[in-house]
Amino acid sequence: MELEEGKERFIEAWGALGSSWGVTRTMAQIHALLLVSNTPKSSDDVMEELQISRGNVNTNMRMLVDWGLAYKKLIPGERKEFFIGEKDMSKVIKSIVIARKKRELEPMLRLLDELTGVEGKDAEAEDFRNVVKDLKLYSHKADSALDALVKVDSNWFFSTLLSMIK
Amino acid sequence: MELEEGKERFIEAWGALGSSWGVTRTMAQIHALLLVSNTPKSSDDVMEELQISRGNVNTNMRMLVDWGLAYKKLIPGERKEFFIGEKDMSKVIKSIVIARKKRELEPMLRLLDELTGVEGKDAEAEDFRNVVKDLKLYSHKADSALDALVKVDSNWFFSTLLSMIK
DNA sequence: CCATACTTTCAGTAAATACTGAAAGCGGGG
DNA sequence: CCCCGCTTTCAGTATTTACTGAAAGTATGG
Repeated sequence: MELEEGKERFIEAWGALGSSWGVTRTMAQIHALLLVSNTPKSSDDVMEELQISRGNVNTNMRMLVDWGLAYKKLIPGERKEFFIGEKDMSKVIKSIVIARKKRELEPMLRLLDELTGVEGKDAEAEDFRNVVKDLKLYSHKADSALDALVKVDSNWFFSTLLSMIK
Repeated sequence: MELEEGKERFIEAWGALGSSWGVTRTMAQIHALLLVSNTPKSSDDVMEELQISRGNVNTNMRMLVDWGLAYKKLIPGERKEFFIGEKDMSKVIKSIVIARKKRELEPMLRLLDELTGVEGKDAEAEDFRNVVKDLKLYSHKADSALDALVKVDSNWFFSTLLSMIK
């Protein structure tokens, strides 16, 4: 396969994958483009290569920087801003985990805490409290596990995990 | 908090959470409704309680059954089909993991395998192959870890994981 | 302190996604 | 073997979500 074709296919696939990870298609495609580029890219470069509008590039680029998936790179003598992608996959994974945890798991935990206090002594209320309690247990475990995941070196994490389970 | 209010809030929140887990809002809401009900529900029950159309209930209910998040429950003397929700959270988590893995991770692995073979001897091609290689490594690790997760008892999994990391 | 080169914002619009409801399909009972 | 109660399907429509592009904002150099 030719390099150019490979890059295109990668950008497309990373975009599709991203959209099921809470990263919009375009955001993931920009990230993919940065991943497969060994030189920094300006907004104009990205606009041209992915055929998207300036506003779209700007918004998604800022999101990528927010998430820690890309960095601004100032080039001496240039007034434009340039960007490079985070290529360390363990960092990429960590960034995504952190963002999703904040967005999804934490609000859930807050709700579950409130729901523990539903009133009622009948079987129905009892059942409800049990579902909530169980869910809370798993959510807290998941929360702690994810915290741990982002703290430790991912390489170590996965290999230990595997040897433990096999 | 009253039981009814608790149920409503739970259904709403579970719906919102679901949508960021590849489960549509309605599918997750139906699942939530089944979770907090101690009696089986028919399509008509769900239509009424969630104020959604018959077609919508039918489609999403079948998806829930596909995913292993709900089961058909035949009630003697009734011609309607009734459904109950999977309340074992470890099973719920496993089901979701399996579905997403199939949908997301596996296509990615196939693509990455193809992309390993891009041609070119220059630095650019070399860099590209490295990104792909690295990503492939993590993807395979994640794949194995998820396989392991669905095989073992989740309770054991999480607690061992935690004690290992702490 | 203006001109210029770039970045940001956001109202309007396009695209993707999910839902409705009516019609067709299906199967058991009479 | 056909009626009835229920389930499934799917074209049309609504809703949500993402993108565009032009105008406003900002900073730098002269």
